Amino acid sequence: MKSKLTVYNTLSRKKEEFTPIDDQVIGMYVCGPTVYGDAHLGHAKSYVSFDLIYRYLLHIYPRVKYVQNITDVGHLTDDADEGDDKIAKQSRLEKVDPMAVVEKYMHNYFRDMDALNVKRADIYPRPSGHIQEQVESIQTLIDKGFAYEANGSVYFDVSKYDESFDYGKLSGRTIEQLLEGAANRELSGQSDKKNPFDFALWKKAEPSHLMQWNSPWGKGYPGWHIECTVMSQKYLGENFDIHGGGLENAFPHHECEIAQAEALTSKSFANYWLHNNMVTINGQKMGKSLGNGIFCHELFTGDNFQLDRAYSPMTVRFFILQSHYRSTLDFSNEALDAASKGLGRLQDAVLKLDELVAVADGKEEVAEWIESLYSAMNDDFNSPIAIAQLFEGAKLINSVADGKKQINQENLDKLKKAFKDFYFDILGLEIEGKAEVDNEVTDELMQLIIQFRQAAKEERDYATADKIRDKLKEMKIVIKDHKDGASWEYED
RNA sequence: GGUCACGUGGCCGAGUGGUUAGGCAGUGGUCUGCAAAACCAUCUACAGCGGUUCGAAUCCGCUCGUGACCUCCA
Repeated sequence: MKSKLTVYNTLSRKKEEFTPIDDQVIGMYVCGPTVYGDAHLGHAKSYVSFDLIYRYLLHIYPRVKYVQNITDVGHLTDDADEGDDKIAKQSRLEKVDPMAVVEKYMHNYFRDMDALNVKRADIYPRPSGHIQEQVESIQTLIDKGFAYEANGSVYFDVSKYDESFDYGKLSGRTIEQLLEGAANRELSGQSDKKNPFDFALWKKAEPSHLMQWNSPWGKGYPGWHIECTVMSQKYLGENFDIHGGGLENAFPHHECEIAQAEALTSKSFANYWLHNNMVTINGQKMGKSLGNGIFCHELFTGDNFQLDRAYSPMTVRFFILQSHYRSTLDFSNEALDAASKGLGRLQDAVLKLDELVAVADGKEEVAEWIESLYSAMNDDFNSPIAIAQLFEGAKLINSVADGKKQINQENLDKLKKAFKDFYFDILGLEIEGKAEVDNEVTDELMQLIIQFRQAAKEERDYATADKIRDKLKEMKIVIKDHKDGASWEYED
């Protein structure tokens, strides 16, 4: 590998060479879901993107310590819901305990991510299990003068922090701008705060609030930024390599995380901030209010009014990886169909790879092509380019299979290794669906039927041969004739 | 109102100061008893208007359009 890994760092707004703190173990923290509902297409894009990043780092470095939070203390819903927390709201709807809501949707989250072949993180810390740590950190912030208590709640003093640090450096904002912005908007419930841009570290709980804990400031629950600061530092140290999350969280969530962390330790927090972009549906943003959300499990079953059919998890994964993680991705049935067909072609080539035969004087070289795969991934994890290169590799495989090109053993081994590395390990794609034989007996039976049909064909009994083909077609089984023999697969 | 992205061919989606991205669809061809599949080849582009430049889709400005965020909503 000649080129070096560069990543787009939101902090500097440009691509930077990635230099780890310790090249033996990379630390990465990614903001996980709040588990009050099923994972949707947006979650899929986000966590497949970071899975790609995780997998590539694993390929380059000996070890990657990957931490992703699962938020299980409510936090608030939007203004219209008036201070109700999301999990509490869902628990009333489903008439179960808040923690039962958490359990249910956390399991669904893992179910869907597993289907998408998203590798599990090393640690999935939950804020409800880190109340003690959060309370301690908040107390430290108060002791250091960066936070103040007001009426049972604790707020972070942004202007105090900004005196010695730089609030807004991640999102490119200044306090002046924030004040201006605030002046133009109607804000409620600001009375306890010294400044409108201060944010909550600890929130006093009303008696009706379902999730609350004891603290030095009375019963309450942690603010929605402190969990990430506390849990990332607990498992990765005060200063670590990568912090990731959705672009929409850069401000205020990640900005506040940085403020809390720097105020606590006086050290810089994460070195590289990576943000993934969002999903649009037929050019429109996906949102609850628009009613155009699509859950992962709906994609897999086709059970959504916007879906023409079901799309396999690998198709969805491939679709996501065909665009860059920092670009928005537009969903449509047409685009998913295109991804499905493209992936099928790539899969066929991968399957063909095992059957290739090397010849001693084969002239095809693959070193340069492999280098192009690394250059693509080293350029801020550019999976669309890597995939385009894999299609070039597929062309080579097909040409060799057709006898139009020759390859020697050394290059064939390199070709196989590259597909194992990039197709399977880094892009995390698997052979699935139509190319997969799910049952040995079925396959043996099919081989028998194919033999009978071949025999009929040899005797020019095309009526019988076609009848077999048509009947199988009715059973959603497709016969594919080849030069020598035939193969079969389930209809997509 | 403020901050920041983006606008590429029928569709999705990379990239870039002068050279083919790639996939899907389309078209032509090879193969086939026929069909399908597969394989090979190939067409259509850079929102609009100005400016910088020998040369811009790529840099700058403006216009139009889309989107994210603006503190207690991952």
